[in-house]
Amino acid sequence: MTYQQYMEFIQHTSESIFSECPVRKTLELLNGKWKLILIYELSKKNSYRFGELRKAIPTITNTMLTSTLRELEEIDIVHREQYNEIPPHVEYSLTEKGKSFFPMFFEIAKWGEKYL
Amino acid sequence: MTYQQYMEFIQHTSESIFSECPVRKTLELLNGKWKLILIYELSKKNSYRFGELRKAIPTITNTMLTSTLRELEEIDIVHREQYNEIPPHVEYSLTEKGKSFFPMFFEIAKWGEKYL
DNA sequence: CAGTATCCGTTGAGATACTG
DNA sequence: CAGTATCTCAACGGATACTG
Repeated sequence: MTYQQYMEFIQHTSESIFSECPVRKTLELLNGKWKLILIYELSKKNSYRFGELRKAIPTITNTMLTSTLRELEEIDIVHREQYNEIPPHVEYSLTEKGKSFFPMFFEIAKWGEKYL
Repeated sequence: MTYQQYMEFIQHTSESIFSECPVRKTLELLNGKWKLILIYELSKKNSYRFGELRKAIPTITNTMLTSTLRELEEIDIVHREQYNEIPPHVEYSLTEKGKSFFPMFFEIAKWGEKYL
């Protein structure tokens, strides 16, 4: 995307009042320390178990992993599938809405590879 | 970008250990409630004055605007230009590194327009 | 296994008042 | 105009104990 193209885009989104701006609203939705990190991790595989996520993101605590998963479930970004076996078995995966963040992660990766 | 293309990309970035992953590192760099919102606002114009940013983002406080601007200056995303006049005059703008977030905002906007 | 409950300490953020 | 200083409150972190 060129600078010129971005300027045309931003002129368009700027017309919506600030609180109705899709960028602003999306950023607010994803506000919180772990949301994007978790969505990104979930994008790597079809499904994850709770303990698997803990290992994949070693710095998150039990409590924060649970509450972040619940919040993402609430807004239909994460799907929780429970299998009533003994021992219990739960699978977390991204919904279609969640998978729609893929292009954004791709752009973030390009930025990171260039500047970090 | 297709699903297949994302899967190839993610397989590549997953090879780097978690803490070295460019996506993860970028997300950590941008961690904080106001960083992305501020960078996005700064993307709309060539430069902003302090008071102008306050008006543009009415929900941010004086304190958080100052400290977020300082943090973004530190990592070379925001440039601060001070004019020693009376009354004081300061201009904030994005560096090239800051402007490199444009494609990401474009993807975020597309997501928001589709799902919000 | 996949959590919840509790408590407590630390850090991030908000509100208000004030200043070079 | 462009901020600081200070105080308070909410979010997050870390440990431990416990359960369907």
